[in-house]
Amino acid sequence: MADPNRSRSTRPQRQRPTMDDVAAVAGVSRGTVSRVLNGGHNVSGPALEAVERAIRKTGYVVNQHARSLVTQRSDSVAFILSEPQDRLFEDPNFNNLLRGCTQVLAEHDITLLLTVAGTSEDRKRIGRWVTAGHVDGALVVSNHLGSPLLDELKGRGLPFVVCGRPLGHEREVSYVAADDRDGARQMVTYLRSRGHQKIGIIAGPLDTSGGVDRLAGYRDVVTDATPAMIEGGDYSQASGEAAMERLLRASPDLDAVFVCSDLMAVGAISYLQRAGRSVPGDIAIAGFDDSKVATTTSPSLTTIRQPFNRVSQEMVRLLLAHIAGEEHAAVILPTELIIRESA
Amino acid sequence: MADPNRSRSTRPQRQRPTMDDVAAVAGVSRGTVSRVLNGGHNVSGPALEAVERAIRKTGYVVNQHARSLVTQRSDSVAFILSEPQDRLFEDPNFNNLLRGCTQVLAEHDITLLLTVAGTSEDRKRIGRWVTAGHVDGALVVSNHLGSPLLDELKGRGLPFVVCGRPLGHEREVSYVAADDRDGARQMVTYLRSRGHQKIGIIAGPLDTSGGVDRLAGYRDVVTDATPAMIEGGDYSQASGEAAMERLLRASPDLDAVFVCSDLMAVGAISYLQRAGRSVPGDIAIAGFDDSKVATTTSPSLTTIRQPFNRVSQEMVRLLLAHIAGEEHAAVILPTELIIRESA
DNA sequence: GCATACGTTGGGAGCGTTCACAGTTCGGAG
DNA sequence: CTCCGAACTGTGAACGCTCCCAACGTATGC
Repeated sequence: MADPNRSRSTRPQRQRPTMDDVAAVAGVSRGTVSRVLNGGHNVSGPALEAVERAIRKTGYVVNQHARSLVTQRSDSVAFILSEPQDRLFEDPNFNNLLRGCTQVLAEHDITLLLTVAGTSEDRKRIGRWVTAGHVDGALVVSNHLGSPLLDELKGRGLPFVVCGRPLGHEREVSYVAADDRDGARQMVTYLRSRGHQKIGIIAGPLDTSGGVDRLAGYRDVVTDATPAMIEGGDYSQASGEAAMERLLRASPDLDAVFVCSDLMAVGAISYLQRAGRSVPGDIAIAGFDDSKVATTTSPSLTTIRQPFNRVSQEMVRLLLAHIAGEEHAAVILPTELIIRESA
Repeated sequence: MADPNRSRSTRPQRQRPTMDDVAAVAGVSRGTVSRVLNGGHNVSGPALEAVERAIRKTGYVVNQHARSLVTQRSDSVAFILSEPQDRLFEDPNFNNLLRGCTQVLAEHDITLLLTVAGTSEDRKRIGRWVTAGHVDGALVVSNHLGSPLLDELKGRGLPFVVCGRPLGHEREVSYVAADDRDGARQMVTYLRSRGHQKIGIIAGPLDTSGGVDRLAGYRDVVTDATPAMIEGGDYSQASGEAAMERLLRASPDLDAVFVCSDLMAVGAISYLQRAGRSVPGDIAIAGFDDSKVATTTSPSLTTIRQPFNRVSQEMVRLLLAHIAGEEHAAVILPTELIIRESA
């Protein structure tokens, strides 16, 4: 709710033309103008032309608030990034996702609004904003365990789709996820097949499904993993570097490490190189994501490709279905092993 | 204007409570509920309490469309990034700006909506969307020369503030800019004072004010610059690398290069190091921005600090003033030389 | 005691749309 | 020539809110 003390009306109202103005200029009724605006069905040629001319002449633009008030729709959805803002700029995955969603939504003439909910203060404001009718639905990205955002949205009855398996909410909300666990299995199995004996892991945050599931996939294969072979990071490059250092200190004899994000893998490699270990000669490094850095870094990364395009497509599809009244659903998309130089 | 053929109303309307519902539960009139919602002035203690209880009980959330329809305000502003989307994620300056603006606006209880207008298709859709009343004003970042966005906004009468000097629109629109020209002068003067004789430049895009002004500042000092001493990039790291290569081929005897963004400077340094030239031993490199990489790269960057915090503050201040009816204005903020290792 | 002022309250008007419905026109079949 | 339906058009009633005005006490000053 807005600060009511803010100056309210000093602004000189440049009166915007309304539908009635357009109707008057065109010499028709409001109803005809409305019909033209909404597709032009059942409007005669001359009337249609007159209205279009009048719109251009008056510079009329539909008042979205008035329209939404009656239609109960706003033709826009929110892309809620529930992460500290910096991550948005560091992690290329968000970029991929965002691009995909924007594109698919544009085909439906729906605008996407990006909101970054870094602090819990932000999350509260955005929860309010989102449920005030500004958007028809929401795409929620990177929801950490225990964030109250999902409950908030659910409570308000706003349709939404989560990216990644929403820990603890799997049965109640729609989500689209890559098959993280299987991806991890594929990778570790591949490392094994290349003769690596002692494979460590740098896992992601364990309050996200990606973190949990990739670790689980690793354990599926490396059934005898000891705590000394397991480290964790927050997906950032710096955290990968730090985790690699800790991991190597705990287990100096590792011959391969499965790093749960490409960015962390880059960090890990740069630590190893500084420490005088060659990759993949002394130790093999595998990433996860197949993001852009995977090809530009040296050595290029053997990694697991996440189908980001399909993820965003499915998220939008699910959200639109949801808005149209369908029940919630989950989609799991396959991941793919990409072999390059680092392992 | 939305696709009118889209299915319109299959969604089961979970009826949201209205003010009348709240009023009925609280045993007061709609007017009193409204007063409570808007600050609670001139409302008796018991009434206020009853209304607040009723709001909680019914789960009432204000309908923003109805409110905006009568107030003509939406309490949100757009942050329009008029760049290909990738840049958003690569250039840390946008991050700084975005963070600053969000923060200042939050103090005024105004939500910031990020819209990325990469393609001209996008720009059109966003122009329409923005003028349909969704936002009270816009913060426009990185406007390239010749983009029709400013004209569009101006034509619609929407208040907006541009970041950076809007080439060709200086007299008609509000903007906040750092003193790029003076910053460039400071840097090149400093390089001169350190004994560098032949100073080259890697400029930014010349359809932006930053690109033009920094080059102008360089020329103010290096009055005898030849074309062979001048190269250009698009502010990205990759373009800095490529530009450095071209520059060195054209002028192998340069002893310093003023690179117009930190990111490009990082690229330039990495090229030089690969080419076996030491920085700053063989050749000094100076950046521009004082972004985060300036301190983390090796050698750390001598650069020009842009006052991003103050820029975002001023942008918001100007925009709010604009929305309140004030005339347009321009703010130029000083830049500062930061000396580190690279020069 | 009466007029005045002030804090509080209820309700009507209106914001700019969409939508349902009723009315009009017109062409072709009976 | 009449009648019917299809194509087109105009109008009133919402949508849910804010704002204004009138009406009410109740306290204050003469």
